[in-house]
Amino acid sequence: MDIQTVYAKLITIFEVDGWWPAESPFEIMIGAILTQQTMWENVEKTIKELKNRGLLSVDSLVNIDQKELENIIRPVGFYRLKAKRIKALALHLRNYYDSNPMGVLQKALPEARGELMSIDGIGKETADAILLFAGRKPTFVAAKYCARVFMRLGLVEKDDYDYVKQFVEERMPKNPRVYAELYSLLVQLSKTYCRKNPSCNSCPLSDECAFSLSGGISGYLSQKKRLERPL
DNA sequence: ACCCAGGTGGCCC
DNA sequence: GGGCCACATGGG
Repeated sequence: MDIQTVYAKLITIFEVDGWWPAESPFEIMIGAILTQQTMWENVEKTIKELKNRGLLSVDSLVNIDQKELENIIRPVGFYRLKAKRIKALALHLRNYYDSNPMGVLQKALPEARGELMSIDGIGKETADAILLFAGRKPTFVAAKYCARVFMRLGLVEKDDYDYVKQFVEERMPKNPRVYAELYSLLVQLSKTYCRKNPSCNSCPLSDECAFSLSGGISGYLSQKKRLERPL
């Protein structure tokens, strides 16, 4: 099964919610940092709280006391780290773009990506999420979810960010809407069926999935056990 | 009680 | 350059 088939099948199964739910590009940037290694549902509440306190702007985040910011975002976990990262982003936007969040997004893709990644706490995935969802630029977000699905399907051989990203970008139209939809679909598949502990028996892709066909999670575990048993 | 979550940077060899 | 670790709260 190729990636276009996966995309076509998933579209018939899930609603495509498409773009990142946010009122502004800057909200997406903050959300992208807050959601690192964290469930989106927990991020939503924190975003709402930031909004209620009028903190969803570059300048208010530059000016807020770091400890106070830590307390507000505590529910998302890694809160000291993330407060520092939000500060770094806000500071960058104020210093280089007169506090206009769109500044970096108006640059060409490779340059904007490199610049975002130079900010402390923004790595490949967060940069790509910001560029795709806030900047609507054609860069695929190769989240762990996506890598896991492609690995299990047998489409890719390495669970490596750059490798998976390139795999997708070489095979799908270089269109931000397509990348965003595919991403959204893969996230939904991952949450519903292709979890760490997957439900292959009810998964709509199981009949063509290498992992499921080799016995799913139970097959995987027994295989692992056999390999670990001393001779 | 335990395991996991839409990563990143630092340190080690 | 790859493998391991800290970072942390909240939900299943």
